[in-house]
Order: sequence, then structure tokens, then C-alpha cells
Amino acid sequence: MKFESQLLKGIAPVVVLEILSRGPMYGYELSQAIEQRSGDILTLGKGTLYPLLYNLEAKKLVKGKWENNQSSRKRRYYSITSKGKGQLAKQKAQLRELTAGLNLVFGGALTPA
Amino acid sequence: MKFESQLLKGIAPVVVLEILSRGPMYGYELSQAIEQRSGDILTLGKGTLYPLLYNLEAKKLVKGKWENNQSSRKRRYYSITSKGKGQLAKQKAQLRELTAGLNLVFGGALTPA
DNA sequence: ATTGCATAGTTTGCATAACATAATATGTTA
DNA sequence: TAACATATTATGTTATGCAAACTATGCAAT
Repeated sequence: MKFESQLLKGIAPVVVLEILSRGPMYGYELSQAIEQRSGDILTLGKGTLYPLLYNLEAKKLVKGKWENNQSSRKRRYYSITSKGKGQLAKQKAQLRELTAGLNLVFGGALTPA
Repeated sequence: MKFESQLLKGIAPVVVLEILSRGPMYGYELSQAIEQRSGDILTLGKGTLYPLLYNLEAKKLVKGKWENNQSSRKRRYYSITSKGKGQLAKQKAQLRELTAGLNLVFGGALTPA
């Protein structure tokens, strides 16, 4: 699907960026936040999430920082960059388009309420 | 995304099954129908569509049949099987769940109208 | 103490999706 | 006959999503 499938593949990144846009988080926390904020519908396994974070960091869409809290393990906190915010806006717009297209194809049967 | 990403990868198949559920079509026709019925938002390249059709046929979700129209080329018409209809229903339900989850994460920003 | 559990992160390797691209072939139109 | 739209097949690349194994640490119960 032309640009839409890039979007589809990109759905995990967008979700991550969206959640990080509300504040920094570390990987493990993120994986739980995704579940919680999606009503337990979306789940990212660590085998997906961590490599994804490395990839987002390499693209400078997020930035990671090790933090040594006393009385807890070392954690790598990720925060969204300004470049990441731009990307998020773009991808959200595409996601809107995609769901619009799907609704056309499926006759609106996807958003019942 | 647990079962959701299977879904995501499966978005092209669902679209194809949905359109075939309204009547048989051949590949080239399908690729155009997808564009038209999605308001030019969704596009499947032939490098994606044909292999997908072979795959769906191998899974017995669709069934292909060569037809020799006079005054036109040989075309392979695909129709959805009863197994395919069952699969379509399942995947539509998952698609509904997915969009629901996305709407939760994005605060409903995906279905503006 | 040590066992077990939840947390936290890394890495490897697999299956497959989506795609571009090229090759092949045919009917229609200029 | 050249160009174009139609129609299908095939090849190779890239990247995703994932499971699973591995390393580590803090905490709680026994």
C-alpha cells in the first residue's frame, strides 16, 4: 500500500513516539504503558520494542540517557527529540488518512461507536 | 504487537478479501478497485498484490480460475471461498479492535469526523 | 543464605511483508 | 509499427515483528 504500508510497518514507531511525547520513559515502562494506554489491545514484545528504540535513536527521533537511581537498576530513559515530534505529527496525519481509507473500504464498519 | 501486528501485516489480505467478498475479480482489476474504493488512499503494487493472491489461494481463502474471454486477454479471476469468508470476518473484528486501541492511544485523534 | 520472581536490557535468528523492478505477453490505438 | 494500457509472473532487497535465549539486578519469602 504505497505510503500507507510504510505507515503500517511504522505503526509501532508511531505508538512509541506518541507515548514518549507525553514524557520520557525507559523501555520496560514503555512496554507497559503501551498496553495500559491501549486498553490492553496493543502489546510490544521486548524483542520488538528495544530494537525499535535503538532504531529510533539512530534516526535521532528519540534520545536515550542512562540513569543510575539509587535503590533501583540502571535504566535507559528515552525522550522524544524535536525531530521526533515532527515525525510524529507526519505519521499521525498518515494514520488518520489510513483509517479514513479503511473506513471507506469497509463501509465504516471499523468505527462502530 | 501480540496479535495486532499479525493483523497489521495482514491488512493487505483483509482489504483484498473484503473486496473479493463483493464479487470475483482478477488481479489487475483488484488493484484498481482497491484504489477507487479507498478514495485513492490505499494502493497495492503488483509486486505485492499478485504474490499475495498466490498466498491466499495456497491457503484456500480465495480460488482462482482462468478465463478466456474472446476479445480480451486471459485473465485469472479470483473469488473468495467460504473459508475466506470466515477469515475475513475474524480479521475485520481484529481490525475493529486495533482501531479502537489506536484511538485510545491517540486520544481519538484518528477519527476526527 | 538461597530460591524464586519481577524487573531491565541485549542480541540472535527466523519468517514473512511490502516493495521496486524487470521480464513476458497481448490487445488497442495512434 | 510504435506506443500504450492491460495482465501476469518472477527476482531480489529491505525491514518488521517476533520468539527465545542470555545477562543482570533488586526484592521478597522461606
